[in-house]
Amino acid sequence: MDDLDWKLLALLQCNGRMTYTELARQVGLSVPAVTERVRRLEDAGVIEGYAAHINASAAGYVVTALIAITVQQPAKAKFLRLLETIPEVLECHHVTGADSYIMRLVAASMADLERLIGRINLYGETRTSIVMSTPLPARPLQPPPTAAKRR
Amino acid sequence: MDDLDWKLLALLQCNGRMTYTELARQVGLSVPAVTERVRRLEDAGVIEGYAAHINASAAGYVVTALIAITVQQPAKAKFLRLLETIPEVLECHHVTGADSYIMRLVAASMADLERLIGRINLYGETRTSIVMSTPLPARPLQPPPTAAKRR
DNA sequence: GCTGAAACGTCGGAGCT
DNA sequence: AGCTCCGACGTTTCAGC
Repeated sequence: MDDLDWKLLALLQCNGRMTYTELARQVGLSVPAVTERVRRLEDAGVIEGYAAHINASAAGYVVTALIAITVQQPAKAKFLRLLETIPEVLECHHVTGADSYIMRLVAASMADLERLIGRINLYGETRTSIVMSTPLPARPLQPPPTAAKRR
Repeated sequence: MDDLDWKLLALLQCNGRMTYTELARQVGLSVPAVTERVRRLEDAGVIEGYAAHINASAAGYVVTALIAITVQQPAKAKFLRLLETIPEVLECHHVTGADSYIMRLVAASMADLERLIGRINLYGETRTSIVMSTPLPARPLQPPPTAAKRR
């Protein structure tokens, strides 16, 4: 992971569909060299994949919410199986602190949001934060301070 | 936004680098038809962009944390300007509820995390949840129930 | 929405610095 | 480890329908 790898990561985080030819031009390497580096980053698991980023409201979802929940240990497995069945739950993290899980979900209406929360908080107390705006939208990961000169 | 558009969105959310040829094969349309549909989805803002997904721990970040903070109204603008200067803060949402903002950040070490929180909670009380695992990683957005037959 | 053809990008391998 | 050259193949783009 040298500077060039981080340059490639920066470019691919901003435009995941950039061609190898264009990447090569931007970092000043040949196409085979770039292809090889990207392949290594993928194989090493640094690049987990590529995804189109969808605007939820443009896609018909009115609300995005972040929900924290406290679930008793014995119910956790069943709770996670429930989440699998709710497509509106877009991701879920197991966290330290007072909450057990924090998840991000979308809903097509307030009524739907209420219904979804109704199903979810059978498993514990929830705290719902509705996203009003996103002043800092997803930003590319940059090289960590200590790894700047690693090879 | 018909079924085919959602099929394309599903495919591109799973593999953002899928070629138009492959997309066309999977949805049973010609390549120009698919190209045109994707272009429209991009122009309409449904597809906001394409991004490589990076594994933070493989990239040298030890911790991912979700931090909620309560900031007094007059300090909000200055707080957001601070966040801009901290590359470890990957996204930040303005939310309803007891908290003002919820952000996701990474740190290269526990010491770095402590330092980052130190800078952040000059603006208000924070609640930090460290992500231990992600039982439900980012899932593709599916068509909302009501929009199923929209055109 | 579909062809078809030209331009461009990608992926091998061989040989070299 | 990187570069170039090469050829074959796949992909994109643009015209015209």
